[in-house]
Amino acid sequence: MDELDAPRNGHQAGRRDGRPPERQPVTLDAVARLAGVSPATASRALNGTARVREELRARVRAAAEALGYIPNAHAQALAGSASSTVGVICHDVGDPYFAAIASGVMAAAAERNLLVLLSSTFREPGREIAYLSMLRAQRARAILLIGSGIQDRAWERALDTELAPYLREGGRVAVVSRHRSLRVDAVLPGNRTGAAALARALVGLGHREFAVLAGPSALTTVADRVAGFRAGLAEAGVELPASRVVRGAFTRDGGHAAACELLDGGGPLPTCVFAVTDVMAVGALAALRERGLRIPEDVSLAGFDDVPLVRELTPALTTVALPLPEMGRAALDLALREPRGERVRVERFAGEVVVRGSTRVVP
Amino acid sequence: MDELDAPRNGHQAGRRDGRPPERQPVTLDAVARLAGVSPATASRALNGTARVREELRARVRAAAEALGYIPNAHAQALAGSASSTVGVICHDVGDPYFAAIASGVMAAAAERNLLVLLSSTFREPGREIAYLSMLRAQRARAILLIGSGIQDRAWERALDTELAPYLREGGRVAVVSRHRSLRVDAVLPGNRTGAAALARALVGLGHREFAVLAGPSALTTVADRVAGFRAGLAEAGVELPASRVVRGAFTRDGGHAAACELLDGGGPLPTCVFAVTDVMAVGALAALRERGLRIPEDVSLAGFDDVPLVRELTPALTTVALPLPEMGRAALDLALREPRGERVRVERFAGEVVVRGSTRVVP
DNA sequence: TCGCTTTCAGAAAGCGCTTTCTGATACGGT
DNA sequence: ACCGTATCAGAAAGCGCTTTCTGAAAGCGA
Repeated sequence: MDELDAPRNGHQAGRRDGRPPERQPVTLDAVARLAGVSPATASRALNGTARVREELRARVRAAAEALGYIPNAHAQALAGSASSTVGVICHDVGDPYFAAIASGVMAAAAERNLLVLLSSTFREPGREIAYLSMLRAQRARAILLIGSGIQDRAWERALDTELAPYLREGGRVAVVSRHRSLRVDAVLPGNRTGAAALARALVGLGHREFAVLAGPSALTTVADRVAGFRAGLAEAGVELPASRVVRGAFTRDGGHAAACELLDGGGPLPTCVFAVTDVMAVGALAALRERGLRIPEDVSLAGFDDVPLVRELTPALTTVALPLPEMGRAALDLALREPRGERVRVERFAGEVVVRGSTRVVP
Repeated sequence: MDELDAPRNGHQAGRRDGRPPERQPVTLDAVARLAGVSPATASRALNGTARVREELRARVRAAAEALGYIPNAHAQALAGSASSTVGVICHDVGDPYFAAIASGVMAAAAERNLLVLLSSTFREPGREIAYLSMLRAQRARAILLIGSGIQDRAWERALDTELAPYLREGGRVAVVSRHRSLRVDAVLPGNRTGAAALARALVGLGHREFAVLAGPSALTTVADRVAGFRAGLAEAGVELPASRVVRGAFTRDGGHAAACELLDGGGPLPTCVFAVTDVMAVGALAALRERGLRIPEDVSLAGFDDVPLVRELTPALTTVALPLPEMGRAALDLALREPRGERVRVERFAGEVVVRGSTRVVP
């Protein structure tokens, strides 16, 4: 006999791959059997769905404990009880803006014992649609769209054809930031008013010559902030020519590139530069410094969002503070709250202007 | 007739809540019926599981398209095909360190068409266990533990009792950072060697008097970085007394508090402070400045991780750069790769010392 | 032409739960 | 003692898929 060649793993013949044998997960049936009750009773005892004699309930509980029973969420979802996951779609969790909002969503989800299916689109619109479809397949109880909508007919239509059936099937949707075409609950940061207030504050500091580092014009967030900023300046009789609005990607490097373009444009140097997001402002800060400009002595810089690290910069960044985690939390609350009637609900979060060292007073 | 009182919503009687009627989702049966085939054939046609006559396949595809069919992931998972979700547990997505790693995981997951169930424990060990259990219930294909293990018997045991059954049932697990007790695949940042290299670099700059701002001592990451730093100093004959290691929470504010404690401790001011993470270093930077100390003229400061924004600080932070997104990606790869044999696999990522402006040369 | 294999579609079993329906038992009122 | 009514446990029917099993039809050589 070549007993010696036999797999080590005595009790499971034929295993040659050296992997440990896979055990089947414990099912409700096993628990019921051990407790000496029917699966129906076991289910009721564990979930408290209906009255079960105290003695049986204890026996079931004990059996579940002893076997290390964990219910199969897929079976539960399939059998009709609502799924316990919510979907969150954002552009990039690596970006501090989204990370902060996501963090708030996670906290709120944890309180409700919900699991979060998070997805990053990496700013590819196609991926957003694909994720939506996957979240529908998962029967996510709610879907949160974090980040501004794109003002583009084709994209809006594609989004709607995914979302409409989901809503009809009882799904809940909420967005953070404005989506032009979506009739769903929304958490709206005060982009316009915040930018306008910032403009007023900067004018108050004595600035008259501005430039704006903007993101892609199709993003509602960009459109609103630029419009608000321009409106705020207009109030004070200051004009912002279109030539002073430079576009770049919605990232640190985008801000850097936009700032370079501004400086290379050859126009007169503004006394103050407004980057529509803090992340872009960080890139701009680097670019301005690389050109030998001192902040704020040679040029002032302001951002928007107040993401965690910008107050630590030297000089600290003047910006419009948004309560990012609270906004994430609010979005989940909104999506999960029972809708009353047809009306969409909107929750607004005002931005607060925080003047720090990156903007100087112009004499 | 009180026709006028009737609900607006003509085609679905009895609705008084003003909500639109909920439609049932389209099922595979509906698709099959429309295509004039059996559900079995429809399934095979859609999934390409087996050969189906081309004409039928086309008919099924068309029917699915026409009805907007989306398979029910729960039913699919239940019927035996592997689930398409992976679980990721980290301490806090709002922290740039975890956000960067998570970002890499998301990218890798997207390539494989997997959905990521992300959870933040907010540093409560109990929640980690609870999440693990929820991820098991979801039959996640793999579970990634991001962040260092806690050296605590009770916690380690609790973790193991969740993980062991999961592994036995065929689940895959990988960790980022060292876990003392876990025999699973791991992505290991070069904490010891990186910290040692940093120590050598700082000594090379002329520093001899050091202090360390450390996190909770139970975290393996903290233990390894402190040990490595100390070892690196020892090589150069520099000693780091225990009294010069100050503990704080693993956050920005923890770094701030630790720095304050150091300054209030009354000992001589070190020429260089090493915070075991960049996030803590940021807090320390603020604290040192509040006390009127200039960086690096009065005291040098170094961190670890090279999270996105610290290179933008003024002065930019000297640190040990870790390829965070790549580490996240590697963790997912590791967990998903078919295991060969019993051995756990370990992927190491060396840290690279990046000397920037926050550390000066001591004459 | 017959009997064999091969190809492909349908029937049906089941994945692990929840929930409705049914039935047994105990209780109270008359 | 009897009947109506609660109360609680079990039987069984799904939830929407995948997959095995079964069977019909077609193709081929003898």
